[in-house]
Amino acid sequence: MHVTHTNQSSRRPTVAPMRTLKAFQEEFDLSTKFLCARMFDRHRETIRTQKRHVAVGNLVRITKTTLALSNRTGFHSMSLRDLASESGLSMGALYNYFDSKDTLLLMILGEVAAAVKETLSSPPQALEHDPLNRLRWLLETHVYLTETMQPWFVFAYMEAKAFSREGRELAVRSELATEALIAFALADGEAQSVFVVDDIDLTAAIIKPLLQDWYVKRSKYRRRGVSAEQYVRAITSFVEAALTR
Amino acid sequence: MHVTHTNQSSRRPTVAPMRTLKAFQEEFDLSTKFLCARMFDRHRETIRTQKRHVAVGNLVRITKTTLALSNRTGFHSMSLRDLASESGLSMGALYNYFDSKDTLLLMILGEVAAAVKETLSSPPQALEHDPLNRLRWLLETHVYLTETMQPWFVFAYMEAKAFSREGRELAVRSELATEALIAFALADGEAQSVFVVDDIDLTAAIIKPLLQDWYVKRSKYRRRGVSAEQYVRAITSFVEAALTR
DNA sequence: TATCAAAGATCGAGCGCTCGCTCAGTTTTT
DNA sequence: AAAAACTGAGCGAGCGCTCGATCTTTGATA
Repeated sequence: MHVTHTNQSSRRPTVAPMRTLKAFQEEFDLSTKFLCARMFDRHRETIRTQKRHVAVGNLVRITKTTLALSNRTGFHSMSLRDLASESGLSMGALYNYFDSKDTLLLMILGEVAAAVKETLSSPPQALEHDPLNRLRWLLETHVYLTETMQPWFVFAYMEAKAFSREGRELAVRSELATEALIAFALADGEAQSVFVVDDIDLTAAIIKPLLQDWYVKRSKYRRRGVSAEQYVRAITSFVEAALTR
Repeated sequence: MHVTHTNQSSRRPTVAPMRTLKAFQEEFDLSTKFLCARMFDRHRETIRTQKRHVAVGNLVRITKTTLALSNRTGFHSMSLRDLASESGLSMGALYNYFDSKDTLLLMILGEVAAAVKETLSSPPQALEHDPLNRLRWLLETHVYLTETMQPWFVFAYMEAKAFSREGRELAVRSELATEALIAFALADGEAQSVFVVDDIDLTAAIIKPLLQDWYVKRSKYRRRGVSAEQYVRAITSFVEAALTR
């Protein structure tokens, strides 16, 4: 199952063992419940419900339903009546958890941005001076992160621009941060003569869409039976072939 | 201005001269006026206004305003009152050109799909047995096409999924057609030992987002001062490096 | 352990508003 | 003057959001 079909050892000076999706998910708790618990902590002042377990349970239902309905036809065309009936809560109950529809959007966006920041900004110490394997780690971790939180990421990707300045800035900042991490690995690799890169920022910019395609076009890859691990291998070898000449 | 900074001649068996964006735009008329004229011809039965020049002029105003407003906050949150006042037409006049807001969406989507089909499905005869240059031609032409019709493509990309089955299918079909053209060039190149490709469909699938990023994230590249020609060179050398080993 | 009032949480009809869309009346073109 | 094209107030529907009424949970007391 984990056997790579292509022999790429010739282009891989040091091969770090590839993590599986499962291993990633055991390292980082990104369950809806956990994310909604953090959401509760972050929004105590707007959430009227006080008992933690009650609030978290309902936030899970609200979030799951919002992501499901929004990813079908967009956040804007999801009515709060739909959200109420699908989630099993009443209109009034919903407003115990947010003070406006926009706030609900920002709550979800905020957790996505936080998850990105937390997950990607702590690469293993051992990779500090190993740009090739740090790049691999970045690509792999990003794919696994977005695989685990797929509906969240699609939501953030599709809805961010349509809303308040605050929401847009949050999304842009988060995107640029990821690109900066890639660019840093490229620059590092260039300095160490591991990579050959013309324009570091431009190259980082075109690696980004390879990461985004995994969650934006998830159904395309599902239809073709491509697993997260396979996708990681595909883009990793694609990117490395382009960088090592 | 057109000088490439990297010396890549060693990886390019036959170098076809790169077209400029301007040359492309002289070859294909993709002006809003021309596209709206075709839109008029295709929708004579729903458009009540009969005089061609009057109709085309108003379709241009409607389309331009729709694309501008939709790309700001989404088609769904653009009200027809906004569209009326911004385009200078009245509510009633708008309904001389479409019978519902969804029809307006489909009219625009239809022109995008038609432009893709027409532009990409006629590569120069000379490239028929030259997969490397045909791939280059595909990448270049796609970037130039989407550069010329940028707001149209962003619209199609962002709005298609949120609407009727008809609209979604149109978008999916158009996407798959493009991917098939890429895959065909890859398969051809593999057969001729010009490319080394593991999984043709998967590789074609991950080349696609490189093309889409140009118009979806246009502002990012504008901010960085990347021209269409530069972007073509960047993704072309990136892709070729990954395919030729 | 059973009781019950206070506190916590939920309910959903109703408010004001904006939406997509229409059509009788008016203006412009032929 | 007939035909073509445009106008915009008005319709019903559905929206986000509110709030008094109601149900549920809690914990001090007997």
